[in-house]
Amino acid sequence: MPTNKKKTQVTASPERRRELLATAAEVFAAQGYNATTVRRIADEAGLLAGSLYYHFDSKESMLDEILSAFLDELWEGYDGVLAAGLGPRETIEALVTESFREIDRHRAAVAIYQKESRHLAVLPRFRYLTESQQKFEKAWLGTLERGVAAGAFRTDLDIRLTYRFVRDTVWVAASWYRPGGGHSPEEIARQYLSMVLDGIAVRT
Amino acid sequence: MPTNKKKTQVTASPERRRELLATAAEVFAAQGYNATTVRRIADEAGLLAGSLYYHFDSKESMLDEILSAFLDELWEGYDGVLAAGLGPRETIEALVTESFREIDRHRAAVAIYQKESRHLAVLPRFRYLTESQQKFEKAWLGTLERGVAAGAFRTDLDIRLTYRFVRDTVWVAASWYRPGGGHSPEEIARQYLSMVLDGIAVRT
DNA sequence: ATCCTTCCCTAACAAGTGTTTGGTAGGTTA
DNA sequence: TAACCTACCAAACACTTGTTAGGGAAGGAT
Repeated sequence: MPTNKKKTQVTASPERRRELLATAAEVFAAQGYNATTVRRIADEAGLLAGSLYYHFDSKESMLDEILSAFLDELWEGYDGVLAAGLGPRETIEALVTESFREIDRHRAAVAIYQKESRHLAVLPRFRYLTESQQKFEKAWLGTLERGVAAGAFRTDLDIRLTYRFVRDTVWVAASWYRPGGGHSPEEIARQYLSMVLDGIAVRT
Repeated sequence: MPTNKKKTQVTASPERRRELLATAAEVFAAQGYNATTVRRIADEAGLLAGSLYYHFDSKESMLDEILSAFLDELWEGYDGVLAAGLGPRETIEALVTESFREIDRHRAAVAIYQKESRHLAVLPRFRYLTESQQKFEKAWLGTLERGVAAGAFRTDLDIRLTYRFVRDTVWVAASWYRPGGGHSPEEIARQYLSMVLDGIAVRT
């Protein structure tokens, strides 16, 4: 007998799981995790509440799977950028662009992450959220420091304030972004970068 | 008999109400509104759950009072700024500074607003959230447009994107800001404005 | 034809939810 | 002293929550 941690849905089809996770993510993002009842998800998916437990062993598991799938993909992209050996400014540009692509692909997951990660991080099951956030900070803050040292970024700013500024400006976009809404992720990234790097004021 | 809408706590003392609302706001901000039980609030305040209903007639009422008190104070400050007849750039600067002062004073309420306003706005009781948001957009977007027309702000940016950029950069600060943490609201506003207006890149 | 697997339903469970009701200790007023 | 008000407690209420157990329909494999 293999030491399989998953006790249920050993035979469930992966495609159905993804479908259900997608609708669950939408409801979580729209209503908030705690405000979302498992019956509401089932309604939206066209089955009954109990039937969800054929595919998943708890509501929390669904959330877990949504968030970790998103973070896995995110880091796949980020690691690629960080390994490319670009200069600080180009790294920031690539990270921002990659971030908007992730928002485009995982809009719901990003919104959930934004709202819930803070109080989830204390749970042992979701410790990876904290780890991811630390890795995230290391990558961004390090790049900014590198840029300051290299003369690419301003030296008169509090670097941690700058980090939070850049980080937040990018990710809150998930709260209003809707795929297929005129702007492509790359176009939004371009304009955001233009504002963050050069400011919105006219240069005098 | 005066047409008093409030059926309960007609005789409750306003100071005690404010105390209880303050602790409720803290818990709401930390755990999320729906995830917060009325027993948890009572625990934190040092009384029993049922006793809260001497002061308030529902959990929702507490939330309502927290948010509307915040918005009232916010608009008091904003209206002062908007009535001052400043130029577009100075208006933006004053609005941002005022916003950070409100974050300093109503940190918990701002955090709650950020997390919950979206799904609350559909409830009739919280319609004022939508109205406030529209008024907010009008003030900020109008000022930005005025600034573009006056040559103070760049003309090559999508104005709505710029609006969301500025708006979000300011208000998400409530998620990490802690009063008495080294930076005063005015100092944070100064640096934020410097980044938003002039960018973080070195001018070449 | 039989069995087995997949996927769902019906029906219930225990725990936790916001809220109400009746009561009461202690101070204030008459 | 008596009446009253304020602010709370104790105990329960009806309801919703996540979750489980048992069963069954459909279809492929044997």
